Amino acid sequence: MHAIVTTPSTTAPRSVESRMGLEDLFQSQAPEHFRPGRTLFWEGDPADHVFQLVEGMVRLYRIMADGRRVIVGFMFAGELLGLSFQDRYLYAAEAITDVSVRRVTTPGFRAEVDRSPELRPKLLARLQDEMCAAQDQMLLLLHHSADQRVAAFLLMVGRKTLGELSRGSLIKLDLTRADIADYLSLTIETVSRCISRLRNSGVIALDGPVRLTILKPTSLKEVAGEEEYWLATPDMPRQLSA
Amino acid sequence: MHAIVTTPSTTAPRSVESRMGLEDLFQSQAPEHFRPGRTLFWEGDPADHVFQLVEGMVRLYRIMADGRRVIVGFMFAGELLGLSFQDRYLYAAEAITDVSVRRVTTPGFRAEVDRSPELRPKLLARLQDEMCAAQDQMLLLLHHSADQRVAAFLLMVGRKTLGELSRGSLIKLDLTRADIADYLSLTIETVSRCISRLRNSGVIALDGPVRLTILKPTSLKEVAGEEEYWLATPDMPRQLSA
DNA sequence: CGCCTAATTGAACTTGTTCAAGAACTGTGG
DNA sequence: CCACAGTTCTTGAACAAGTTCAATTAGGCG
Repeated sequence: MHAIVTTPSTTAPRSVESRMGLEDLFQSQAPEHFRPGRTLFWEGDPADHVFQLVEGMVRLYRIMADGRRVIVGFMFAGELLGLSFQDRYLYAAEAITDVSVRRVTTPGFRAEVDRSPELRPKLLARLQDEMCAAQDQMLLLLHHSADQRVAAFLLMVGRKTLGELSRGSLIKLDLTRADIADYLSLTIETVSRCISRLRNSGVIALDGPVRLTILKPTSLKEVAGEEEYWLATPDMPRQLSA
Repeated sequence: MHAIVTTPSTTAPRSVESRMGLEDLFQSQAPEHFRPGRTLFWEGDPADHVFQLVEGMVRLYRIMADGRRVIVGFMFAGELLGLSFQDRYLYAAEAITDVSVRRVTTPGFRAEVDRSPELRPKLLARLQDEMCAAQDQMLLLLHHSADQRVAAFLLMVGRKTLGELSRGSLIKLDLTRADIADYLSLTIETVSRCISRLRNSGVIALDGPVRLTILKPTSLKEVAGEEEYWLATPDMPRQLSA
């Protein structure tokens, strides 16, 4: 899931100097601030900086030839942005909430990584992870129903912001239905209907369009299709439980 | 896979021409042969080799939880396979035609690249390209009609095997409709209908399901939606009206 | 030639979209 | 604090694209 974006650096234990991570390259930079709606960079701009998102949430999008906006990913606190570009940004990045980032120049970043035998494999690994995530994202979008996508999306946002979810978890959705729709490649109407359906079946509760409470985490995961993998595991005969 | 999106994903040729390329790491290896239908590796296997496809065509696929096969890509002569894996293959690779490959071990490959300041950026660039291609692929599949996808697919296969296409180009489609369907995430019926439609409108001619001739390359590109791109990108970086 | 599989075509159906209203939320000013 | 205006969100009904099911036809190959 969450394509494009790099993995979180939750609690980077940085025990000693020898355990250096890519994140550490940003530590000396002063944080920069962006208001909701402000753009960090545009699609097609020269990719001259790599970013670490310190705080907030960012939307990554492209505009298609016919004018539609496609959100290719969201970024959450702790993630790195800009690793996978050649010389132009592939998409635009826009602050959703108040955002603070640190940035380093792309050549500087590359040089720094290239000179460190410790960091090099980490960058590779990060890119490979992104690749992997992008594929999963693609499979999710291509081979799952609207209900599955929306459920999976809610789980993803919840987990990114709260960690593992339980009954009663309150998710603050700082996104419009249009954001969700453009990410899942659905229409706002369909997203709305899917969410209503989840509410009507008692899986979630809504307090306005923004605050939503998870009432039945297990059901939500079920709708998202997270069980499939266990059911389909070869050593267990496939079962269609109600 | 190109021209779906607003910004060109392919990168400009690098100014630095170095003697050594990633391909050269395979030159000392004896070619191996696979007959049609044989598997180079399975999804989930330890990713212990990197391959160069010398000759032939390979299909890359995953099996989803519900048993459906998803073809995540095709490989053509000259391409490298296995760069973007962490420690397990993300998908299976199966020979479609007679195939010959050279292979090196993953640790060997990595060590070799890591020790060469010349090769390192090339591997990075390769991964970034794959990333771009994966995104374009995703946008193609998500935001284009069945007709567009099929047209774009025929163009892609034609170009990979013949170079740029012209009126009368004869494409040998060593694929079943199921292959195409599983790649484009359509059904075989829909693929068949799209191809019939192209035949009926005189864009292509069929001689059996395998040999197809391009009668109107321009129309085919038009159906594939390749024009959108030029219309939408008047050689300036794109500006948006929010 | 005849079999078996792949490909084509048709018709009913499903899912999500589109178009069109109405309801609810947000922020502002009185 | 409430009313109001501009959104955004929700809901309904008609519609379209692609799927599914089913039947035929065409190719490939012994």
